Amino acid sequence: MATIEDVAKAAGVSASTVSYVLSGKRSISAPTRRRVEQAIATLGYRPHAGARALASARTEVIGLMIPLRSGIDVPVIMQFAGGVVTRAREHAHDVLLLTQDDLEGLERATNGSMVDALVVMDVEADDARIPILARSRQPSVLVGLPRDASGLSCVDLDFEAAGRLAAQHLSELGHRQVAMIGAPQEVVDRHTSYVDRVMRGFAQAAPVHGLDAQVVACPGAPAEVSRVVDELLAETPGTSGLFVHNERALPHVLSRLRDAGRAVPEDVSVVALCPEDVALAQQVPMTAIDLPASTIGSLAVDIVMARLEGGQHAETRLLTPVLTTRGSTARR
Amino acid sequence: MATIEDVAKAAGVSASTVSYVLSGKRSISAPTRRRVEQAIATLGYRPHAGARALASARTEVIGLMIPLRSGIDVPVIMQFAGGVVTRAREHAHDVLLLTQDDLEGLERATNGSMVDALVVMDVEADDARIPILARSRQPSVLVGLPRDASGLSCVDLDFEAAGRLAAQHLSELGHRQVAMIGAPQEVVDRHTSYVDRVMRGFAQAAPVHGLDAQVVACPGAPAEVSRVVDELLAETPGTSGLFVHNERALPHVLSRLRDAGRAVPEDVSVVALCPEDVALAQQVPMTAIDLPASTIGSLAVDIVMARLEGGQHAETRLLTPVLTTRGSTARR
DNA sequence: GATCAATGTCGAAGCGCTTCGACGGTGAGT
DNA sequence: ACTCACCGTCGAAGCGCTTCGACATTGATC
Repeated sequence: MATIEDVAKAAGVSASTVSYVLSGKRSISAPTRRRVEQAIATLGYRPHAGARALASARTEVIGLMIPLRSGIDVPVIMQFAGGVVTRAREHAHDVLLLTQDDLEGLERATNGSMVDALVVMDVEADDARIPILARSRQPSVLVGLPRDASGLSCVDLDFEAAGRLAAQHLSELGHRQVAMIGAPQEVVDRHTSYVDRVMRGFAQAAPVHGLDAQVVACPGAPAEVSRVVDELLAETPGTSGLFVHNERALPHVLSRLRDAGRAVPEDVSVVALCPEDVALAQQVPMTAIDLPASTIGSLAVDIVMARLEGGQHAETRLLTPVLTTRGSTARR
Repeated sequence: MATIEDVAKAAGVSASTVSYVLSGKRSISAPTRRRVEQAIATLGYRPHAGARALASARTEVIGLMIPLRSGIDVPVIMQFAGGVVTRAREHAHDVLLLTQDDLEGLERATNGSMVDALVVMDVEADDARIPILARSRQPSVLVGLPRDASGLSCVDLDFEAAGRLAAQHLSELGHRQVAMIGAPQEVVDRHTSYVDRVMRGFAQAAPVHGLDAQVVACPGAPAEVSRVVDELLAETPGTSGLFVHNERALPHVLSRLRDAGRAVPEDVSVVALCPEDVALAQQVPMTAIDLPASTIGSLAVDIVMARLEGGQHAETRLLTPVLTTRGSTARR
């Protein structure tokens, strides 16, 4: 494997000159630069990442903590990760993958200087990782909103506003009896921040818009979804508007409604909160509030990079939700 | 940040002794070990990953190349990644995430000594990454089967056998007119190895089992799926057995059949090739050949680690497919 | 023609760790 | 009692890179 010394020799310069050509931190005359670049190309030289990290205290790697337990909103996470990786590359950084609850991994990555910065997904209200992040030298950005966000950078969709928006939309279409079908109970209990926030937004906005609303948790398995829908229709048969924030359950909710003889959108209007492609992949193209996972991922990287480079201070960015009307909602 | 020197000072030993305590490469007396461990704990010391990589030529990181373009079999990929990360941790390694077609990233990771080994997903018949991998010092394992696998380690489900198994199962149930609904045309054209292999297995086994079989590609969007199913039923109305190897299309295939008045499994038997949880998440619990993504991921890591540690030679491992009968197939 | 600033390059130090060879001390073998 | 091995520990070298200060050159300025 060629080293910087080899390149220097081949180009007839010193190692430091090669380094400066690479980093651009000092001016180099055009002919010298050309010779060095030539040598790099012919030798196929790549700087040794470890040596670079050791000397410069920069790894050019960012850490990404992702929930890898499958089943939970998988497409969202995938899109998010895609956004992070793509944008990280644009900032000339690679991505180290950590799993969500691996506190030890978080310590290792930060204290062990494996990463320059961290993007942390799926933050809970009182997240155990927050103290570790606060203690670390590296900037980090949370996706989600912990109870106490002071001093931390956060990005997310404004889920509370999304909940309100759904309520408002159903109200404007003339619905009065509505329900929200939310995440599985276990996720609710975990107080994952976005889950809480959607429910709060919806529940608080509903009465303001003259809606009679209820909120139910819902598992992802088809049989369970059917049960939840059945119970809902039995208890409040007048329900004409549904707000579904549960990717896995969504197709089964639609199936069940159809089996129960309730046409969408003629009998029941359904608003979803999910990525656009999921909304379009249903039996009926869904009126939905977009969950721009990839955008949030990119943004998270931008924010953390700004802090890394500019010493920017912490900020919280909440994206305004946008509702797109498609075929699953109609005037009452 | 505490260094090994700080630990050594605190424990009253030399730095090399601390290093040997950490690595276990030389024997250390119990009292010394205890003092060192104590010092490590109180100082919260973590070795600097870059320094370690530089001195030892080992990074304790493996690279994982994953297709991040969303939409394509997302749950499978997620489960696979989960298997890789989990098992990598058990081997005391972290995971660097690379995107599928990032050849430049592959060069960087290997030549730049960012990783000790590589796991490469979704291999195509003539994959552009293979020459790069061959040239690199690091061992690698491919998930999939390239045209020429000599000298390479590969793991995968035996997709060809899976195709045969599906044909056999439908035949044994007495079906004669069957069809396979496969991946989207674009994926087929890419010659992603597993796609080719399933189709080949099914197409070759069908006549052997006295089946009249056809194979159609199928997009993931609901409307398109309906079109494909409609065409199929129109052209060969006698079709009573279906083999679906397309996660995204699967729910829509089932919906369409139902809408067309064909009950599953009474009128049409459907065998799927997908992860178990996907099979269970359908309207009808599916008779399916399990796609053990997580297991394959673990196995990939095991193989690559064995080569790293033992200097083991390359091997190809194909997992035998297992078909589980559930509610979606029945005797004709 | 002497002075000064700017420009381009170099040498050396040092980042934090691993590892090799060396060395003193201890217990066994004779 | 003396040698020999072995065990536990240390010191030093070196991994490949960045970066700082220093040193020539060069051209502009008076």
